[in-house]
Amino acid sequence: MKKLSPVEQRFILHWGEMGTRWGINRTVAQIHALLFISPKPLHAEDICTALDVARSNVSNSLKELQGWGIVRLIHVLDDKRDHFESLKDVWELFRTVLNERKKREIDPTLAVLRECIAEADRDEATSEYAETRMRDLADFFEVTNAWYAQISRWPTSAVTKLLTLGDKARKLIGVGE
Amino acid sequence: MKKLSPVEQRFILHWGEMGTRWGINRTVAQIHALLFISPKPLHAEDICTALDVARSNVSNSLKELQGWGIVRLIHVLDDKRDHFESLKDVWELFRTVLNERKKREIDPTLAVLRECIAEADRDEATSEYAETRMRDLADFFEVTNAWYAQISRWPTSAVTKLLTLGDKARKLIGVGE
DNA sequence: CCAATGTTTCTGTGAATACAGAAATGACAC
DNA sequence: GTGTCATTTCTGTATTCACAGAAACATTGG
Repeated sequence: MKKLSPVEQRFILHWGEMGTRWGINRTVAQIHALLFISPKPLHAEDICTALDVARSNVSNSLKELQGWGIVRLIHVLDDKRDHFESLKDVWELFRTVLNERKKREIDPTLAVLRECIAEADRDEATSEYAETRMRDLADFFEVTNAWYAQISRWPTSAVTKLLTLGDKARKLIGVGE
Repeated sequence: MKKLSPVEQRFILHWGEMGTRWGINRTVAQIHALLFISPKPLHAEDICTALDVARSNVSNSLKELQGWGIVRLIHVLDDKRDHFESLKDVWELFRTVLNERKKREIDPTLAVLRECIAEADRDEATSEYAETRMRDLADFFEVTNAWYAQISRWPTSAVTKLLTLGDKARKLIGVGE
């Protein structure tokens, strides 16, 4: 495992920074970035030296990444240490992260909203107005969820095709300006 | 300004919790939630008592929310205090936040990626492989950006229509399974 | 069963962030 | 001007989060 080039370092640092902005631990994101650009699976020690973080930190972060489903454990011949590699397909990568965030955050939010709405319907204390706003929110999540449920089953090629359609899509579905 | 009902409290607390998961300050998100379900604009003092946070905290958080473009300052007759209200249209709300996050996070990331790729092309130290991975990432952001640039100009009705199309969209654009 | 190596869990410390309260500033009204 | 009320900026503290290093725990080979 050779030393990281300045460009590689920059990329990894930036990716870590982005992680923090989206609620992902900096080191976790950095490790992911490192694995993502690494041509071959790395073991924990490699990661320690490359990023200069503690062994324990690497261990926990790798577990987290596996929990997200974007890094997996690999065994390499003649080496009993665990090696790790990242998902390499970018579309697959984001799809996986989206799925996971939906499961962890959107779905529970929708559940809470539904409970709040039901409860607000019964009680006196909650204003009609607030209830309506919550209903709007729930509707929003329901529509986007349903859409996402479809899209996430499409092959990547279909998704990119839809996305590159751009404004033609509007004409296809027949919605005016 | 009457006291918050348990349901309203629950909603606000959950919204704050969600905020933190996405890198948004808890109090900021809570204030937004409060304004979102409030039938009328509130002034800072209202918010202090409703959420039991310090005046200064409210002031800073409101500035943040205005920076995001999802809360705006309102003047109410016969009251010289500043009042605030949230964007109420959910689609508009998320569109605004997405726009802002794109500007703050995606665009700079793309810029960094481009620089990294250009630099990697020149230098010896960065592996061909890493460069390709970064190129993949940049391509991904470019495609999604272009798509988003289109969509964000559509009227809400067109967006919801596209989203509710579900699997029919795939047939329309003619992509097989 | 023991040694060697790798992995995880635990614990204390340090850094970043969030926040309250005070002080300072600004805006009217009189 | 001067007093009153609203708002912002400043400062210190507390809470949370991230992390290193140590200790405990596996696993495998001999």
